[in-house]
Amino acid sequence: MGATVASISVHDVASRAGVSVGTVSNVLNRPERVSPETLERVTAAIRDLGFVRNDAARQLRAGSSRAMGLVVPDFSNPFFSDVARGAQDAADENGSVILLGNSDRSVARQGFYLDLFEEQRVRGMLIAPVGDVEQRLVRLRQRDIAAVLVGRSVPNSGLSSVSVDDVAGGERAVEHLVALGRRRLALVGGPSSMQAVIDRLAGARRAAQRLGAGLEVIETGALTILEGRAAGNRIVARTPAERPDAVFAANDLVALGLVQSFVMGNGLSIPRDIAIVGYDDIDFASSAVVPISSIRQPSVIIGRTAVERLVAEAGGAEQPGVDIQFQPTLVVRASTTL
Amino acid sequence: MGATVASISVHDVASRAGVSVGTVSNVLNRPERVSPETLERVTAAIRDLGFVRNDAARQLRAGSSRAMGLVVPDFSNPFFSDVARGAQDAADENGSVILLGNSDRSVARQGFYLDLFEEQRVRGMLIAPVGDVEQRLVRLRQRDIAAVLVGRSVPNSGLSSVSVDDVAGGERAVEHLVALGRRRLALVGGPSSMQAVIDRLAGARRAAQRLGAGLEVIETGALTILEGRAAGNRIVARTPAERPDAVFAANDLVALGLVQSFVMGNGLSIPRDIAIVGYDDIDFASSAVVPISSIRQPSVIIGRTAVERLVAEAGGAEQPGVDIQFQPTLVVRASTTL
DNA sequence: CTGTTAGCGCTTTCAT
DNA sequence: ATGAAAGCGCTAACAG
Repeated sequence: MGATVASISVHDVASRAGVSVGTVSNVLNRPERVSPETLERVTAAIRDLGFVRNDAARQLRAGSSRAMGLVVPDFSNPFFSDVARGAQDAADENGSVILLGNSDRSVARQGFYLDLFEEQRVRGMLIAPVGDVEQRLVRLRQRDIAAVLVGRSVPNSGLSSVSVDDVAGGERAVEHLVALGRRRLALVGGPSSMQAVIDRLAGARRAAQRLGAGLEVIETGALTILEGRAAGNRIVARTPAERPDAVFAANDLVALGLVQSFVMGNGLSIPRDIAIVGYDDIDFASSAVVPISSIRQPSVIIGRTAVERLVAEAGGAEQPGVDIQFQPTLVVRASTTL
Repeated sequence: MGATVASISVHDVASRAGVSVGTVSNVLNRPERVSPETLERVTAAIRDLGFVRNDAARQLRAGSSRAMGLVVPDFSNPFFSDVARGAQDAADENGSVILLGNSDRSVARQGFYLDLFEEQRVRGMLIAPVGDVEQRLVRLRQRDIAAVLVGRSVPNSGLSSVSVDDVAGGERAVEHLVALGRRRLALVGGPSSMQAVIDRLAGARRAAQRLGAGLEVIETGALTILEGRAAGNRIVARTPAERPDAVFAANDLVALGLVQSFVMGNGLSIPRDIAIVGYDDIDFASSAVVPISSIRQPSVIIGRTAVERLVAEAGGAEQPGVDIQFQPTLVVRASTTL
């Protein structure tokens, strides 16, 4: 009991099967080049001994890893866990592993994971970036580590990206709200330095202008339920005449917070007093106090596509610099249905 | 542009700094043994050349990896992403990386990740198990790969675990419901083969018996919002007299589904007609149509503790076989407040 | 304090 | 179809 078994190597397997290590390696990697009987014998030895290949050695010799790094800014946002799920599915099909890093929107932590993954010589990096990473990723590319941006594109950087047209998403949200007859709109979200917020706002502005509606910006410190609730409380504190009659939340977490604040004893009726559209269409949007209309991003598909792109580019097989952009779609629910 | 830089090795650094590779290794691993000037020179060379240590080689020679595998059954359940977050935080502090696997409640996929991580020679495995993994993990232990169970304990297996007392959680839920005056209780959850469901039900049964309340089991195929909604619809379809007056949902996702179904046009009032208690206290429980009372598990702390336990046991430093169990706590919200 | 050197376990020519 | 042997890049003795 508990007698620690020293790690079994190809040598042990080879001697047990009465062949050379080269043959064992062939069984592992190119079984078709091995005669049926030998294959059988080696396979049996592997099974009997409980041999498990040491991937570090494989990687050292072969020069390539089977891992890909994925860095997301916020793992507790279901949008990103959906992206991760899609990435993981695609990686599995490829025999790859995903190394996961949560940057928590900190540029430092993001850098930490980038370093770590580089030390692991990952095949590539998937990154939903915080701040400016272009330089860093371009440098990685020069070391044969492919990188794919998720959720943001950096034109002319030579970096590929998989994203959703956030400007269009902003437009769709505002168009929907205006079609409801609302004219005093507000975008709730922030910080305003986030590219997603910038783009969604740009789209919202454009549509508001075009359709003759007003658009105010109510900034939050982050895109969380808590910040959404705080922003909601600020809106509730205004006189009815000063309140917007519709809000576009920069993501569903914020929308969820807004709904909480409007409904919880504040007597504001959604959508009668204020209509709400969120963004991302996370699963929980439909189970809110008032089910929330939302701009859907194909999150799982984004993750999957990013991995596929990475695989295509890893090893220099294909040229990088491809921007894949999905179109968001509007999902209408009770928060905008009278 | 794009001229691929061949990977920089310790040799390159050594020759650029005019020292031997051994010294470079010392700078990397035991800087205190290197003279200040040499340290400075080598550090400069590392910076200038952009050297990044190859971890596969390090690991091959040093024999140990800095990665730990984490296998969870369902990544889109916020409970597990919270556990993962806690694990990741603790791993960071330890200079370790988390390899993440999502088993999707499939024993096959779980085995796939276990194999994969074993090939990576991870320092240890954190696993929120599906089905029977005891054998597998005990075997790993014999190969010096520590394993810590998350969310379930297997007494006498020699495996450490970090879990929450699910039986106590079930008791707390039922006690609360009975204290509200309810007597026709139902537990909604499944499949009944899940250990968490078994334990929570056992606790619920015990409390119901002790307090003289009835407890019916309404089984679901999984612990998801969708399944919760389906179960809710089945309850709504009954005659009022046949309906339970309180339900204990085996987790918050199910509770969320129940709430949706009861509220959506079915005219059932929560908690007047039916009170609801969930389990896990995920963030979204408080933003539901009716904020949901829930049995809270310290998810982030569970993840963190599991990693700490793993680190303590990895390398045989400490004896395994320690069961750490947290007590769940009841969080009361509108779904059980008249 | 620094240099030399022998592998870690595997893959991969190159012979046979 | 199989074997022999040379490393992949690094660390850890051991000398000096």
